[in-house]
Amino acid sequence: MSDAGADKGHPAEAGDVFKALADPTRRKILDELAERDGQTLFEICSRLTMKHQLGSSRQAISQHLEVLIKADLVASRRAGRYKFHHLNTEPLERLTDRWRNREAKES
Amino acid sequence: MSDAGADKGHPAEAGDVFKALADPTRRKILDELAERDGQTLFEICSRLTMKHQLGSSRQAISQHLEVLIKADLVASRRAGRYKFHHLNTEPLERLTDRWRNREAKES
DNA sequence: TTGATAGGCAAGTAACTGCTTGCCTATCAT
DNA sequence: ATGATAGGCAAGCAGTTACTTGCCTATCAA
Repeated sequence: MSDAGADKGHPAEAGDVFKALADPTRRKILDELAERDGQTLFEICSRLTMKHQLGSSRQAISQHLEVLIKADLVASRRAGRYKFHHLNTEPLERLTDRWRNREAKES
Repeated sequence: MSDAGADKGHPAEAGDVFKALADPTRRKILDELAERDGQTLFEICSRLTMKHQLGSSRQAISQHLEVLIKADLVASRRAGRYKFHHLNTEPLERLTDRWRNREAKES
């Protein structure tokens, strides 16, 4: 229960998670963090450019990370001038169960 | 042309599924079909308006259904002047496993 | 301190998305 | 055939989104 970066005012609705996952670049960022957790913004940038030929600028990735953090899929942690990003798969757990279990809950 | 709306040229990538799920109205349509499968366009329209106060027009819902069909989340079947829509949960099965199992595959 | 590195903020832009509007086709009942 | 019902097609519009550009702050090494 010592969650880092999870609650920042709103409790990260399910809609935020779906919208965050809707972008291919954001999905690649999650892939990158799944492969190597705890990367900084610059690390993610350069590795994404290397491996996926994704010419995304630093600011673009930064904005994508904001969306992922708001969706509670990424938690960030400051350490000096570095800011490390960690993947949080908890919002993915029962994300699609509402249609598979035939039980709707929220929007 | 006896196909049930599943394959129409492209094989429904994972990105299409995420983008389809990103819209709250489309998620409610899936909720509606999960509760009562095989509804027509007009049925979905009226029931969505009744239960969710969703003032969505017929054309709006029709376009949402197109997106869901392209994502292979909904299959449609013609019968006379009616067109019934069926929920297909198969694309949801291992949708988020790529981050939970630490194994990336496609965009 | 100075310079380099890591990152943040905000305005502007181009493309996309959800929805409307208007008109059209197809099927069925009478 | 005629009208009513079920649905399709396409152009246009407004709000959103992804990205860029430019400048700013903070931390660390020399």
